[in-house]
Amino acid sequence: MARTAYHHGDLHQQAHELALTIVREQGDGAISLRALARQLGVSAPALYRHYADRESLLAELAISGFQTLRQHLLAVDQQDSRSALIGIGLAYVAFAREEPNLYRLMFGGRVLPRGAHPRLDQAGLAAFQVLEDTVANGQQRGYLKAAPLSLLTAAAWSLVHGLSQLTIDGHLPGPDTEPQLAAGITALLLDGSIERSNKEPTP
Amino acid sequence: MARTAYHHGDLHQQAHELALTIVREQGDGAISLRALARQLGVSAPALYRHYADRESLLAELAISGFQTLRQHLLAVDQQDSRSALIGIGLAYVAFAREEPNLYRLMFGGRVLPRGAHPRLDQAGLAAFQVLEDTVANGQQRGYLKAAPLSLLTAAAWSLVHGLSQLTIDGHLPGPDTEPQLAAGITALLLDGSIERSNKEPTP
DNA sequence: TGGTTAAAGTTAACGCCGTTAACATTGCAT
DNA sequence: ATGCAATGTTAACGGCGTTAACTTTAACCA
Repeated sequence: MARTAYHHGDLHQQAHELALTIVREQGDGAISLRALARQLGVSAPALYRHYADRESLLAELAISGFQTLRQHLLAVDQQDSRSALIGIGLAYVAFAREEPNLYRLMFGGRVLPRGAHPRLDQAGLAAFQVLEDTVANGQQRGYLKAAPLSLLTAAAWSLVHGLSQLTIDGHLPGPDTEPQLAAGITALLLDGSIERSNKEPTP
Repeated sequence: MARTAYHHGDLHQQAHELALTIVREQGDGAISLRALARQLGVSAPALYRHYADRESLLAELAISGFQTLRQHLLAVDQQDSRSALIGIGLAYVAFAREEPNLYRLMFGGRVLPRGAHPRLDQAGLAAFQVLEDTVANGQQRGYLKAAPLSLLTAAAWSLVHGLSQLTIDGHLPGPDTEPQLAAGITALLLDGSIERSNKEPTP
């Protein structure tokens, strides 16, 4: 389909791109299909040829986000187990700090309910998988405890996700100490928080 | 001011209560000032005598949420450092699971930007304070490492917040294993994730 | 006690929004 | 060449947050 005065020719892609920059700059609350259509020189209902509704458009943006997050995580060096795990944590938090609005859309839960957009769920799982593989790797190399993989993975994911969320929402008091903070926190999960002299470590 | 046909008499409080149950049952996206006024038998602009705008109403609901969260955390037994810390984690995640929609409002970040509602920020800090006190206590008793308090606190807060968020949004695969999962994860942060035989623990 | 003032309601209106129905134009394949 | 499917259009519905202008009531004070 070529571009004419009538047929736009590339609406789906261009709407996606424009919406993505709007979300990144102003958050998903700033997305309006009518305004989007206006900026694209097109009538609002035209967008419905390409997106079922506003939520589906946002879901596509979130999918993009999960894909780039996954790429960032895949780029972490996996030579050494410890630095791989810390590297994953740093990359994860760094992504959230670079794209806070996109990150909030991806993990908002309010705007994009789980189960409603299968491709979105799948994209989220794919990103999660990178972290799980890294943990599994660390276990196989004998670096991590032989605890259930799901437990270790959930702990790592929870930690970096929570830190990301608290950071971008300004809940953590004090100045911007990233990425030192992320590294220190990740190390805590690895090494533990208790004073060794106190008790037997729970194995 | 008494209740007459004209003057409602208790609008502020009743609007708050109704809105709170709507948020709890259907999420903050379901809050509409017009619909709220309709259900209260009042015109929509009447609500503006009591709330500056929709966002201010939501901020009040979030404040309620932080106050009850704080109460739940304060109820945790503080006798033993270890069980106090794990107890805080369990109570925190339990609250998020009981009130997922309220929790999302409190920590959404999208709907209620930090800094716009001072009383909200203050309520969040007050809840955070309970966790920080528990950590500080554990340090003073020599149970926790002598790492910077802000680091230990941020780690604990991140972990429970991340786990809560991932749990209520259905990101963690597998069946509902709570609260075992929360206890196991909290213990991991205390004891560490690495196999002891591998390396010196980073002190 | 009576009159003023401020609080707390009212209706009407503006300009957005998402979404649908009904219709028009265009590209592509037979 | 023609017919169909894809991709646009305009018009309209109902809802929303919010503001302006006005009205009723309560409270207070001379």
